[in-house]
Amino acid sequence: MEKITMEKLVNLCKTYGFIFQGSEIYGGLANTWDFGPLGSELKNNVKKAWLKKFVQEDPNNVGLDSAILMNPKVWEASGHLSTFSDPLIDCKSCKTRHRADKLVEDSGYADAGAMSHSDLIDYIKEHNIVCPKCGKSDFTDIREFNLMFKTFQGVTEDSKSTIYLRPETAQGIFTNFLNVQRSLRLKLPFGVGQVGKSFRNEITPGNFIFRVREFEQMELEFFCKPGTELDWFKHYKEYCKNFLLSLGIKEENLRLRDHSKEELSFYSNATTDIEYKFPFGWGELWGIASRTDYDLKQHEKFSGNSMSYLDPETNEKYIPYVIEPSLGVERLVLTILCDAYEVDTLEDGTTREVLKLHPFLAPYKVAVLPLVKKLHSEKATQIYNDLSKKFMTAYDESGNIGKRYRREDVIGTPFCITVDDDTLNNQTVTVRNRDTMEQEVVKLDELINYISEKIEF
RNA sequence: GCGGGUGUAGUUCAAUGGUAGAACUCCAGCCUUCCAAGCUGAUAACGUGGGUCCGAUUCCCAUCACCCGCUCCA
Repeated sequence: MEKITMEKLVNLCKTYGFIFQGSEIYGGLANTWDFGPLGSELKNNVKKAWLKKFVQEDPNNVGLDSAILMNPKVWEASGHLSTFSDPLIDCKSCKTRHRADKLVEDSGYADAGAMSHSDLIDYIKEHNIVCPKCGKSDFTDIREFNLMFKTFQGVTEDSKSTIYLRPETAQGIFTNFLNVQRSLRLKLPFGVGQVGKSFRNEITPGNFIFRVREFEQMELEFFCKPGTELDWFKHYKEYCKNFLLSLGIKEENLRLRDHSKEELSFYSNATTDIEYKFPFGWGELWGIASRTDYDLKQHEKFSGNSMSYLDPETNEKYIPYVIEPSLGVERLVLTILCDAYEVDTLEDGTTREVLKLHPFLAPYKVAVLPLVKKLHSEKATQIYNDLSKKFMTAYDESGNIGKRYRREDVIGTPFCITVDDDTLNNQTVTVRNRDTMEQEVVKLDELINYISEKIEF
C-alpha cells in the first residue's frame, strides 16, 4: 500500500475524468475546478449519501433548497458584512501581511473585533505595535477584505443595488425557520438540511479542491430547546463521525478537535472540528458548532419578526438553540479520494492502482466486459442495456480482460461482469470484485438484485 | 496579496538560438476464453502576450496557472 500525494491525485483525477482545471484552454482561472463525467457522479453520490443520512433517514429532519441571492439585510443580521471581512495590513518593511485586529489583540487588547479601522490604526500607532516578523512598526493602511462576493441586482444603472452571493447556506435555513416549522407542522427538536453552492472570496485558496472560492456545502441546522443543545451537539458529533466511517473513511485518518474557550466564536458554547489527515496534513473537514440562539435572535432583531417557538407541551415561548454540522462537498470528495486510493502489490509482483470507493459512491457501479470481443460483444451489449436502466454502467471491450479490470480498478468500479461462453450457454456471468479480486458466478436473472444489494448505503 | 520554485503530447521525462525525441496511456486493426502480454498502424506538445534577433520552445519582460511557505476556513 502506498500513500497518495496531491500531485498524483490531481493527475489521476484529470486522467480519468474526475476533475479538470477550470477554464483550462484559456490558461485557467485560479482555484476553479470542473467535475468531469466521473467526478460529477462521485460528487452527486456524496450529496445523495448525506441527504440520505441527514434528511431521509433522520426522523427529525427535513430538507430545503433556498436561494443563493438574499436580501442584503440578511448579511447585516448574520454579521457577515461586518465580521466576515478581515482588516488586512501589510508591513512595508518585510512585506508580510497581517490582520490588524489580531495584532491589536495579541498586544493585550481584548475586543479588537469591535474596533473601527481608524481605531485600529490609532491603537497600533499609539501603542507602537511592531511587525511580529521583522520587529519594525511601518504599516500600510488597513485594507478591508470582505470574503463575500458582491454583485448587482437591477435592470438599469440607477436602480442597481448591491447584493451578495451567499457565503454559507445556513442563513437560508434560519430565515425560513418559521416557514418550515409551520408548513410541516414540526415540533422541536427538528433539523433542516440543505445542499447548495456558497461563495467566499478567500484570501488564500488552494490545495486542489480543499479550499476554493465557489463550493458546495451540506449544512444541517438543528433546532432544539435551550438547555438540551449540548446533548444534541454530542449526538451529532457521533452521528457525523459514524457517517464518515460508514462511507469507508479510515478511522486512523480522522480526529475530533474541540475548540478551546479562546478559539470559540463569541456566539458558540461548543464547537468541534472533524479533521482528516490529508496528504498535506491535518485539515478541517466538518465543523460542528453549537450556535446558541444567536442566528435566530439576530434575524428577529433585524427583521422585526418574532423567531420564537411556542412549545405546545409547556406553553413556553422561546427562541430555539441551534446545532450546526457544516460540511463542504468538495472537501468530502477530496477526503474520499485520498482515503480510497491504494496501490496494491499482487502475488506476481505487479501493482495495481485502485480506488476503494464505497460502492454507493463509485461513479460506475458495474462494468460489462465481453471476454472475447468477437464472441461475446453482442450478448454483453444486451446485458449492458439492461443494467444501465438501474445503475451507472460501464462497457469496455478493448484490450485483454486483465487490462480492463485494471482500468475499472483505478476509477473505483466495484464490480466487473465478464460475459463468456457460459453466459451464452448457461445464462450466467462472472462477477469480479474490485477489492478482493475474487470471482463469483451469478445467474443473469439474479444479477440486478445481486448488485443492488451490494451497493446499498 | 507577499516571498521562493515550476510551466514541452493525456501523463512522466528528454533535446535544441535554425520550430522538438521517447516511454506509458489513448485510438484503430490483428491476436487473445479471466487480472496492465505481443504485433502493426495512427493521433498528439513548446501556457499566453510582447521584446531582442535574420531567426526564440530556448535569452529578456509581462501575464496566466500550478507547487511550497505566510494567512484563512466548510
